[in-house]
Order: sequence, then C-alpha cells, then structure tokens
Amino acid sequence: MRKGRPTAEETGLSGITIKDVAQAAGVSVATVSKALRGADRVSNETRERIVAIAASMGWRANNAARSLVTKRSYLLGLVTASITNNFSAQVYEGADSYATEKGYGILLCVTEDDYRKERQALERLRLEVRADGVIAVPAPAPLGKSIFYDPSMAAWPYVFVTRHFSDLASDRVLCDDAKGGAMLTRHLIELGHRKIAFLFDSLHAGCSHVMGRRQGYLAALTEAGIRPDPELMMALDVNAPAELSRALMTQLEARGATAVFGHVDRTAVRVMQLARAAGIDVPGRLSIVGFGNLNISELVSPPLTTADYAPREMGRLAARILIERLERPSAARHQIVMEPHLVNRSSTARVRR
Amino acid sequence: MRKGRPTAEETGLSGITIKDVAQAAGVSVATVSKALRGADRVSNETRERIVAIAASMGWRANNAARSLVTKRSYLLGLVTASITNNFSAQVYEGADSYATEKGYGILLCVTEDDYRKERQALERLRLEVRADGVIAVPAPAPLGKSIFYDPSMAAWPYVFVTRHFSDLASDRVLCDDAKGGAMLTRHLIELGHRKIAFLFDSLHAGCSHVMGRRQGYLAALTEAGIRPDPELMMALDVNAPAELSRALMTQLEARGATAVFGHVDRTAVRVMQLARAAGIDVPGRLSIVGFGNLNISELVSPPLTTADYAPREMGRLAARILIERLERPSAARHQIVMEPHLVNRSSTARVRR
DNA sequence: TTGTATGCGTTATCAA
DNA sequence: TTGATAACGCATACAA
Repeated sequence: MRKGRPTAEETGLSGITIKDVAQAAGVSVATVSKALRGADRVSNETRERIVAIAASMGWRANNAARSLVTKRSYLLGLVTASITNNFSAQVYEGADSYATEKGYGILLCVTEDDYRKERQALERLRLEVRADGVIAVPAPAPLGKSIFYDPSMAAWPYVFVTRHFSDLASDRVLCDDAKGGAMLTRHLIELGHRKIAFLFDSLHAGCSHVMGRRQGYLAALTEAGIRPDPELMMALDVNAPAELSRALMTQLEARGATAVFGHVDRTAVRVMQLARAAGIDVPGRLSIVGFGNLNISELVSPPLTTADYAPREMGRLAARILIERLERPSAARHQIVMEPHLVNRSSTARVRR
Repeated sequence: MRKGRPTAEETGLSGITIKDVAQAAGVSVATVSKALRGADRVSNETRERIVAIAASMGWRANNAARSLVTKRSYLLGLVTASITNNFSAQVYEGADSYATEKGYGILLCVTEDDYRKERQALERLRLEVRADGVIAVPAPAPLGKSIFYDPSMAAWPYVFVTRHFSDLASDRVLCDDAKGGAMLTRHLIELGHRKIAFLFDSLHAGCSHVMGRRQGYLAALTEAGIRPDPELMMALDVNAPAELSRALMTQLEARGATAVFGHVDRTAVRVMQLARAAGIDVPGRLSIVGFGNLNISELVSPPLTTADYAPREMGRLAARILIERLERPSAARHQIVMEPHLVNRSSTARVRR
C-alpha cells in the first residue's frame, strides 16, 4: 500500500464536498445534506437553491463517506462460475441494467464453480466491500461446505439465480427445470424416440437445475410408458479428453440411443461435435436437444433445438428483488419461476425405423 | 432511500472494529491499525499478538472507512460495450483474476457502445464510487464527445483495452491489428484470392481496431500487387434487416468477391449464415476469415479461420498495468501490443478457377 | 425550517 | 514503540 495521502489531483477526485456547497450557499452542512437527498425539513426554496448550487459546482456524493454512516454501500455483488458463459453474461446484463437505474453498482466475482473461491468472494463482499447484498449462482459444494449454509449469511440479503439450495429459505429466481426437461423429452417422444439419453456435467450432477431437468425427463418418459434406462443417463464433461468422449459416443450407440438430451446447450453442442467426428448424422441418425438457448445454439449447424428461459429477464428480476429487500428486509420471500419454452430448430427429427 | 440506521444484524455486517480489537488486546486503536497493516513502528511481538486476536475475532477492514481517509477505494471499473460478447467476457475474467489477487474488486459497467452511457458510468465510477481507476474498451463517439477527452479524466488512471484514441496519452493494451489484418489477407492471397472484401460494422468504422485491420488488409493487397477496390470495403451490421444483408451478398457476388474478411468473428459468422441461405458454399465458392477467435468460431461449420490475440491475457495485463500505476502514478506510460496469430481452420480454401 | 454537535471506522500526525 | 487525537465526508438527533 502506498504511503501518504494522495492529493485530489493525483486521484482525480473532484474534491467538492457538501461543506463547499454549504459555504457557497451560506447555510449549514446539515441543511445541504438534507436538501441534497430531497428530504423534508427543508423549505422548498432553499432546497432548490442548494440543489442548483451543488449541481453547478459539480458536487457528487462520496459513497465511502455516505456508506460509513448509512451502513449501505450501494454496491451489490454478483457471483457466478464464469462470465464467458453466455448465460451468466446475460444474467449479468439484466441485473446491471436494473441496478444502474437504481443507483447501484455491481461487483462481478468469478468463482469457476469452486466453492472455496465462492467463499472468499462472498466474505470479501460482505465484510470488506460491505456490499448491500448479492446475486448468486451458487457453486456446487460438498454437504454443508457451501458458504450459504453459514449462520453469518442469514442476515445478509442474497438472491439465488438459476440454481438454489432448496433447504435454504432465500429469494430465488429460477427456471421451471422440471417442466422444461419434460417439454423437451416429450418433443423427442413425439418424434418417435424411445431411447433417449440424458447427458450431464459431472460437476453439476447434484445441482438443482440438473436434478430438475432430469426429473422432468424421467416424468415424461414414464408418462409415455417408457421405462427409464439408468444406463442412458451419463456424464459428459465438455472438457474431457477426446478418447473419453468418444468412448461415450460408442456406448450411446451400443445402447441404441436415437436421441440425446444435453442438460445445457454446451453439452448438446459437444455431442454434436462428437457425432460429426464419428460420422453420425444429426438429426438423421441422432436427434439432439439442449437447454438454455445460448447464442451459440442458433449458430451451430444444425441449429440446436432447445429451451429458452430469458436469462436477461432473470437477472433483472434478481436485481429488483434484491434491491426491494434492502428497502424492506422483512418482506415475504420471493420465488420466481420462469416458464421455459421450446425453441424448435433443426437438431431433432423423426426417428428412423 | 430507507430511513434510520439499519442495525448490524439487519445488514449482516460483522460489526467488529479495530476498537474492539484494541480493547481485547489492551492497546490503542492506533497501534492496532498499524499492526494490522503490517506497518513498522510496532514491535514484532505486539503486532503478532494483535494480528492473532483480530483474526480470532473475525475482524475485517471496513473499506468505506479506510477509503475515506486513504482516498483509495480498492475498487476498479471495467467499462465495455457488452459482456455477452465473449471477447469482453474473457478480458473481464483476466482482469478479475489479477485484481482479486491484489485485493481489488471490479465494477463492471455495460455501455452498449453508447458514449452517453459510457459517460454516465465513468462519472459515477470516478466521482461517487471513487474507483481507483478504470479499464475501458472505449465507445465510438462523435469528435470530442468521448468522455476520455474531458480534462477531468486526465488525473484519473485508466487503461484502454483493444481500442484506443491515439491522440490520448494513456496506458494501453492493444492488439497489433494492422499485422493481424495483413496476416489474414495474405493467407487469402496465398490461396489465390484477389477479390477480397473487407466487411465491417458501421458503428465501429472509425474505431482504432477496425482502422488498423483495414490498414493491414490494404497493405497486404498492395504488397501483392493487387489494387484495393473501394467497392469491396462494405458495412455489414450483424443485426441489420435480412433484406439489407441479402442485398449485400448480391453485391458481393456482382463484384466478384471470392473471399471475405470480417473485421470481427461475429461479422464473419454472419456472412457464413447469409452465404448458406443464398446457397453459396463455404469455403467452396466463398472463403471467409474473421478476427478474434471467439468461442463461437470453432463451433460453427465450417469452423472459422481467424486471428487469435489472447483476450484473457490482455485483461490480466490491463489490470496489472492499472494497479501498478496506482502505486506509481508518474511511471512511464505502458503500451502493450499483443501479437495476433493465425488460427487456420476450414472456412478458407484455394480459389476456384 | 435551520443549525450545532456527534459519530461512522479507519488512517496518520505528533507528542509522549 | 506506543497512544491521544484530529481528520475523512456525510447523515442524523436534537436544540434553537
């Protein structure tokens, strides 16, 4: 850390305080403070005058000073695995748009879905930055290891997005994963498929969104009188070595799968790549669906059939719920569940006989 | 804004201050403060004792309080057009990884390449949040309208990434766009192409990265004895109406283009879509190159030939340069220019006779 | 309606 | 090496 106080010029700060404004207006700092926040207990006349003077002097509230006394930083955190994931990026943009309107800034923290990094980020956010609250896509963690189970988290506002821990009473903005999973599976069943594989990321196997989608998948199969085959529920990691992934494709064929449900678009696209490499036509011999409708989904060929659930909107809602909770801490919990809808593109086709 | 001071429980703050630590350790707050920052003027013995006590009590520095006196917020801004752009997202992750290591947080601000939003974001960051500095992908702006030309910006540290204003003396982390543009163009020339179109986004036509790439394109043509054809340098906006884009494809054919250089990958991919729609084989009848090597580039088919220039690394470097400047404000300017390298995939082929 | 005085948690100066 | 104390800029309780 640098020694000595930097001057205003060095730091580029404006250096104009309510004290300066008070002096210019010939009133006390208390009056200026009240006037500038549009509060009452100030005559309209002086308030307008002070506001005008402050504006002309270029005064802007110093967040740190204000924060010190109000205990509010006007800062929010958003912690997620990765922002290069187009989905999280859309959530961020939605949250950012609302937060900016309301005068909040968002600190984005990338966890790589590592619950230890997530813990560090959240502790910094809560204890040092003193963010007023946080929007979180929680990282998978061993039982009880997630920071969200810490008692210290209970009094700090947070909103789960996309994933959640069902035993934690918190605000949430989720997708109806079960419904989406069932919808996509039914779509495949209607095309005549009966051997439908469910492929998921092993890291996220226990996450609520994957479990929900699988549950929907199983429900749709059962409802159609198809007995779910455990051997058709397999892990596929996008970054796994090529041999491993190829082996999985072989298994898929051996087990007679004619369709694949990737728990997220990225997984579905990976399957598409593997199929192409193996000379398997999509959707001729293998139909593929994903979940999420990422930007990549309509760019790959064939364009991916998937479920869309408005991530940008979810981010906006999450920010709104969080900010509303800051104003009314004891309001009832919010749980918003977005309706996924089918985006029917060209990666699915009627099963071949 | 909510009235009344929230209690520590309400806000989830720890509430432990150096005063508490001082009391527990039986020393003054001044001594605690010194000890906790690892400064000298404290005996090793008491320092260690205080540090241990503080840790056991769960003390964490309150940024707002510290910030108020040090004039440093330990907050950085990153302003960019959009984070759903995979490139910016990678820049962010690189910057975030370094900033986190150094104890800084990053506020991400999305401008949509609108210089007015950019101005708002930067004013908030500088004057209210009092971010110590900012990493910026500057928005295109009418002459003199960019906030970066404001005198008030001069004393505030910022680093340009990807794009810059050449008449502004600032730290920069750029790509050698001219070199990359020439490299890609030469690649096409070596495949026998002579009618090579240069397609750019009209919004960014005047930006340094586009101008650099075009300059490289022109240089490579000239060097090969090909006279640049102004009619082959055209605007293509990714979100333009389909008719407009189709018209452009027709012009491309009319002018005999056998290859297209999209100034960014997204543009190249758009051309690929349009070509497919028009029944034009890529790369059989039309070769396409992009710039940037986004995640989408290897996912489209055919996979895109492009130039890679390590956005994550650029973000990391930008954060490092910025933080170093905070420690030594008068150090020499940094200008880092990344070397782009060719990623030769399958969207280019030898020209048909 | 306005002003005075105090405090927020930390750093930094200066005297002990 | 330590401690008392004055800032930092703002918000608020209370007095005027």
